[in-house]
Amino acid sequence: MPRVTINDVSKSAGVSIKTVSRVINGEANVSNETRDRVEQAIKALRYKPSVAARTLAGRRSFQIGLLYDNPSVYYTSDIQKGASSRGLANGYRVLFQSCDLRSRTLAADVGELIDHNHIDGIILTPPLTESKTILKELARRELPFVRLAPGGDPELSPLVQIDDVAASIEMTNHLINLGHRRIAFIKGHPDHPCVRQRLQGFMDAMQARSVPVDRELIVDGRFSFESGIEAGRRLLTRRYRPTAIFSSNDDMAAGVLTVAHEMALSIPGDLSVAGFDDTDVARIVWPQLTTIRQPTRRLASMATDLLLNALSSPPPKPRLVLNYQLLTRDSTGPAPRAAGPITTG
Amino acid sequence: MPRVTINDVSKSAGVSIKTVSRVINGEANVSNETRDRVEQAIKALRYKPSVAARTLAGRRSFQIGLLYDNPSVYYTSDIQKGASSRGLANGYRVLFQSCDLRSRTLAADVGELIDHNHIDGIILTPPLTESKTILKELARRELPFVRLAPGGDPELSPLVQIDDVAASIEMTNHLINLGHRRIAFIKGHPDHPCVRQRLQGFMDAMQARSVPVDRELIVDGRFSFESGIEAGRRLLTRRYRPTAIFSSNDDMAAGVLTVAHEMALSIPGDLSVAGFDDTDVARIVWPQLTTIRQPTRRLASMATDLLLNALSSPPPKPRLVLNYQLLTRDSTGPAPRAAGPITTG
DNA sequence: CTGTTAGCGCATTCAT
DNA sequence: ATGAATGCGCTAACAG
Repeated sequence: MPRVTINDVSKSAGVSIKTVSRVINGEANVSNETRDRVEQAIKALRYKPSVAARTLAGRRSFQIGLLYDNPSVYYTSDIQKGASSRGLANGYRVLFQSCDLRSRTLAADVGELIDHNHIDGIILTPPLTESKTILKELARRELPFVRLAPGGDPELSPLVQIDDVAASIEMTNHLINLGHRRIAFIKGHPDHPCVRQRLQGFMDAMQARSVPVDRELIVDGRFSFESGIEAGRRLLTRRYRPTAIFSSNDDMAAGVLTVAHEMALSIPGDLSVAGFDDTDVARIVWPQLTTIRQPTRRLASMATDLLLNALSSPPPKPRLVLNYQLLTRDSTGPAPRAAGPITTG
Repeated sequence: MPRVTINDVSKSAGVSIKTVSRVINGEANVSNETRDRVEQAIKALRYKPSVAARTLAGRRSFQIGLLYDNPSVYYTSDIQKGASSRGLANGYRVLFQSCDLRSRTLAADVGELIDHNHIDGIILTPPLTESKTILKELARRELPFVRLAPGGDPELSPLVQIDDVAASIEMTNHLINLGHRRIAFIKGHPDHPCVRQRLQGFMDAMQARSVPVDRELIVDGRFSFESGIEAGRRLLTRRYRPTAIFSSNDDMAAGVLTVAHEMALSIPGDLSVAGFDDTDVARIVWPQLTTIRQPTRRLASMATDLLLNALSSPPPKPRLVLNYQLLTRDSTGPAPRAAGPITTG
């Protein structure tokens, strides 16, 4: 079965291949009548343009790359869904590439993807947003890219994020409002830029409300369930236990809850546990957890839109800040707020 | 920055582009000396062959598709990891495409992927393995494909699977050996072929051990956590509760455990719960669950190997059966068995 | 508004 | 063991 090409379509429609090309690419200067004839021929022949040929002949491949280095399958799945759907809706295929931030071959790996597939642009997700190696490689090739939840440098590229500091402040205030004063905080994997921001928000809120911070109640974590177990043990076996634990993501919060259950602590009678929603684990298995919902999927959708936008009109570097949601299961605290985008820049 | 092409390499190495092409493709008839010179030039220039050009000129695109329609992010992530790693190791990129088994546009969606990207072959995962629509489309194009855990038809394509019936028998025997006689079974989403097989194994084992099956203890499920909650409620609020519940996947088993905890049942004192490992949810959050570990990632790896194999040598349709693992947390039952492939055909 | 020509970067077929 | 010529299917830069 030979491939149906643009030539077949042009013959069938009685026009030149250039006209067919115009129709495919939605260019101007085609009469409606001609366009209709061509479109009918395309449908009748089930013609599908060859990405390979378009890539080779044109300047675009209609493919974008999405790089990630994140062990949470909830996070990466949501990212993929969000990016894929927006990409496909605009005729772009999204190539997902797992990377290793620490790998010596990182630059080569990324370069290979770009060159092999003539990638038109790249979406960086944390913690790869912070990789000097990748950023240098992208600059060298002058390849458009957007960053999802980066640590800083708003001028470097379009970016999409939530306000981690504000979210963290809100959660901390919620805990304080519940009456807690001995509040612990579990940090996340140090490679991730949000870790600083979430801690920042916690510290800011505590100070603003004049609640003393016990440095020994601020412990390390790696964002994993296991590290949450560890942190939970460390915190809950102390002579003076915290009455609330704010974990900078839900995986670790789930670990804390597991430890709490082992110790027969009642939730939230003996202990309030708050998380930050990078995943759905908590929502599914620990519905009683108070957490901040991050619109991961929407972040990825918007990142994709920004990238596709940048491919046609380079200069502006928009910054999109999406809303988070505070999900509380305890008595007080603000009601969930509606989500929606706020644009700046 | 202009692209480095095969011409640049050929000039730099002082040979024709055909010789460079031979080196890239690992063809014969190149002297070692020439090969070395070319390889050095490639490295020095950081030459990366263009997939688009190779696709257009040759008969291969070095791209394979992987179709899925499965809501479990653990499952799809594992599948992706397994397939990607084996693909990349062999110079192939794996394009992941989410499909909707029920969609009217399924055939068109699949055809579009194939034609657009000149896909060399396809991996089908359940429940898409059962889609007549897709199978017909693949046959029409004579596109090589392999199926992962299909329902039947061993002659149709290479395939990879575990022995679901045997696994289910083993688990059922384990429960019987623990002394249970009122054992419930929760079925999975009816689109999935493994659902029949797992029920089959349960029934076979019960009959073989002369344990009566109460039809009312065999209930429907959809493989989701929520459907497990539902099924759990239905089963555990009966006047004569089952003493053991065998859920055909772990998500639903987790739902059952949640209900059991709500009802203050002690596990495994009042109730034994067994699952089937499509995910890691259970392992992470419910480590006490007895379950069957399915080597999802390895299944995908092997499927990829089989497909790449089929691309070079079509005729044989191998059938790979991988081992599962019975993970027990209770007193009796067989010890975990080593994993390893068994080939047939 | 439409068509003609010339490549894009590579594999292929045939030469040598 | 190596090379020259042809074309894959399409878009770009021009013509008309």
